[in-house]
Amino acid sequence: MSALRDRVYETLKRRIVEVELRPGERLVERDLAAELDVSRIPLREALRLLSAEGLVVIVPNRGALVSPFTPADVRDLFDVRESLEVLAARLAAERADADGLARLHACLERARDAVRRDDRRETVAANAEFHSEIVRVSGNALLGTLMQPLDARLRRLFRLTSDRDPARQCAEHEELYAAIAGGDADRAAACAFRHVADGREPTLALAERWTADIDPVKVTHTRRRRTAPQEPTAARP
Amino acid sequence: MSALRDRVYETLKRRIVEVELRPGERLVERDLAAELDVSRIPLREALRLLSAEGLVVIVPNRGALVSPFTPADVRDLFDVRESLEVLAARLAAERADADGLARLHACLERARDAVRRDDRRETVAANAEFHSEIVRVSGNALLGTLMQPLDARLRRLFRLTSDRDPARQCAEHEELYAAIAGGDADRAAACAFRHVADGREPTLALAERWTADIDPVKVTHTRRRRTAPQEPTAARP
DNA sequence: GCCCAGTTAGCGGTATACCACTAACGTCGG
DNA sequence: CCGACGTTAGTGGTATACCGCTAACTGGGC
Repeated sequence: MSALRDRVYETLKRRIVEVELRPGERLVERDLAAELDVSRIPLREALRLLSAEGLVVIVPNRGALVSPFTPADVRDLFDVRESLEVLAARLAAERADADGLARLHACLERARDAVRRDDRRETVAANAEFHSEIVRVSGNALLGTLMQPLDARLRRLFRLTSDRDPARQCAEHEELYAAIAGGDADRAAACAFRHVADGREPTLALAERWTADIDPVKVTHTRRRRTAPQEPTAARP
Repeated sequence: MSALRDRVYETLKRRIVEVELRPGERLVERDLAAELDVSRIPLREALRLLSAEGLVVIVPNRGALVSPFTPADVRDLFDVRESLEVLAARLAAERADADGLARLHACLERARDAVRRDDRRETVAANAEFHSEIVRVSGNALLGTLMQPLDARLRRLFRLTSDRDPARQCAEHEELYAAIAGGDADRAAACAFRHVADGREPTLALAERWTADIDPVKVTHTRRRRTAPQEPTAARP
């Protein structure tokens, strides 16, 4: 039902977020198209989408590569999240209705349950869902479209660094939920800020380590360097 | 030098921002491609870019149309700008170097000069440039990529409503500049917030008027309603 | 007249093929 | 042995052509 472009987009996005494709890795249209068994057109469109989302860098007339992730990028991401997550929390506190609160609460239950079962994957998923739900409850569609690319970056970042203690996150989420449910916008904003800010330093510290200097212009040549000069099939007499 | 896609993108963006193409207007690939004298491929890519920027809505299997602009959209836009412009101002105050301050100051001079000459177009351009410059000075690249779509929306909005008094804007910009130059992040943030917030009500009030209910799914049919049934070339006997 | 199913035009989605640009490779002169 | 320059493989950019989905038309039955 869904178009090829969307399949390709989802596939590549997953691979990038889960760091199956490493930052700086080159994305050659013909190769990927052949591998995913589609033509170049839908593949190109998927690359453009990923580029708009910031997961891929496209150098004009040169090609595409998986976005690098420098410490500066990490810092920028946290700067922006400290603004937008706070806005989302504030709006959610002001506008949440019974239905929205119920959905938020469901996320908390789900996470708490996952923690009890020690299911890390499910915990992370539930916590991520909680954040998305806050944005939805905020009732600001634009905020949603802005947060989507940030979420993708963040998930990738946590794949590269490993997340903070999920149990502690749950506790912070409960606190934030209480503020939203109580309609206390200032308190919700403060909670959201601390929640984001607390993750900053540990993540940044880890980022300093794995970052490699990648220059998109240098990575994307128009022609590959000669591949290993043909393995010698037979010894020369 | 630049690719066709970019030409098409710029052209359509200008037409949408300047409301030469009205909100809700349908964008048929073949027609536009013929008009701009390119094939559908670069045209499609341009539409995707505009869609990522929020100026165009693409309905799967149906086609594209110029994004509508409801009062809710206006509200959302101001919510987000109140967050991000504040962040930009705060970071700029913390990080501005002599060079950045000089560029900011140049924008102010340019605007002041334009006001004196009563050159409205130039005033608006200089004021817009001032805002972009703050983002650049903030040193947060991510913030720049997030603000770009917002700028486009905002310019379009002011085309639909007509801007506030440019002279007053200049005064507010001078105040903001002083705070940034003094390295006073809190004061810069407060200035930026008021600067955005003051524009909210008047703009929203105007928006209530011109907004028409547009349902993207209804607008994009796969087939046009029969065009006027062939002008009668001759009277029937 | 009204409603329903088959038909068909319109238009987005995709594949294929060609063109244009870039930089690695080979070659020639110093 | 080394640097400048033409050559060419490799890759992104674009055009053309076809496919398939959707909904407006159309004609028959009630």
